[in-house]
Amino acid sequence: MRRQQLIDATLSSVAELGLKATTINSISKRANLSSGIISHYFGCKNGLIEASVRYLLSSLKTELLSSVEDSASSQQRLMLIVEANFSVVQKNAHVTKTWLSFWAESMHDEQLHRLQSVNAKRLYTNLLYSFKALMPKQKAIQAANYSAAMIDGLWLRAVLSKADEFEFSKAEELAKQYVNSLLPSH
Amino acid sequence: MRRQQLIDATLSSVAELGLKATTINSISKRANLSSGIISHYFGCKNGLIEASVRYLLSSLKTELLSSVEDSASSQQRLMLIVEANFSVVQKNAHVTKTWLSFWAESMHDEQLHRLQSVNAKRLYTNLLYSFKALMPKQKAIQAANYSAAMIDGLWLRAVLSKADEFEFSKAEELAKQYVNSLLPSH
DNA sequence: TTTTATTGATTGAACGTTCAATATAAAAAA
DNA sequence: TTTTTTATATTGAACGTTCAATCAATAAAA
Repeated sequence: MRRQQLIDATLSSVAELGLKATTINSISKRANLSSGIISHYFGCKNGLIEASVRYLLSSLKTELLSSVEDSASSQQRLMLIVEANFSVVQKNAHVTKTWLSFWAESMHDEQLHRLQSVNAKRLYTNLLYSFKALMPKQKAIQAANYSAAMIDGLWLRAVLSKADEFEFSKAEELAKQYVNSLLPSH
Repeated sequence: MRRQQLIDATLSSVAELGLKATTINSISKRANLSSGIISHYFGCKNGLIEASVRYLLSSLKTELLSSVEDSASSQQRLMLIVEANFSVVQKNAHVTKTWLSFWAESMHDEQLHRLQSVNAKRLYTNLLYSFKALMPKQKAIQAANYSAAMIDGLWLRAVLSKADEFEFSKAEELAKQYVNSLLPSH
């Protein structure tokens, strides 16, 4: 319970102030707790940061699993993958900035980089699995690579331009159209 | 001369340590200069950071202008735009990490965000200009949007996966193929 | 001589971590 | 049930470190 409280406060602080300006104090103040409690539950500040990233990643995974399991067609599954990658964000608009901060930091933090790497590969693997059911393997590999890049690219440009919710859903729509355009029926 | 020396040292430090861990000392040590000299030439640390971003952006602009001016066809021009966006990086492999750091920070720094915004729009505008010469305006707008996202997406995924030079040029090749696939001849 | 460039020690603020002290809850004993 | 003991949760002040910024002193150039 306290752990979740602190993780929420961390995400909020990173979203508002950035990772650089997020301190033990900015976090504990938001959680209405003392500064010492962080080391009690997470060992050190970095432990809390990593736990927060893990929480974001598992949210994305849960989002995907809960929606995909009962979907029939491969095409529907592809649409749900796109939706999941945009929706974690739409629920909490400020979380987008947080992702970007963590991604940048992952270039200089071994632990974070492993987490980010798992996430990037999961998007690719999920896409590949569905494409494979719809086209030859070689074509599917290319489609998965392009789709992953397009999803990330549209997402990134929306975040960087500080897009509002409407522009975000427009980016999501573009991503879906692109994935659809790769299907054999087109 | 001192200014450029300090900018180079800043880019090197941000690439190696990240923006968070880059300090007045880590910069001045790399430049073999004293710590005080930074405020003399740039006012404060942030002034130097911004000057470094400006330098990166102007490098990209120069790269583009110098190669594009004497190119004839619109298709060639599109390929050169893609190349320019990947090449700034290939010259100095470590600069990629720097871009990502600055992008993340731009979410919480008004000045940096304006610079980043100019850059994002320039990519779009350049693409749009060339696409317009090859197809109806409405189609060109869509092509430019998709191409910008694909270029950024392929670039981002290459950076985050710590791709080597070979994988980077493969990403560049994919970007070119995608842009080509949007042309009417296909 | 006057101006400009450069140094590096100094300063005070802010940081993450530690830890003795206190509060709360749970378990054991009366 | 009440009392005592033990374990856990939580606080916030104190500590040592690191940071950006400042500035008097020195060197170089004009």
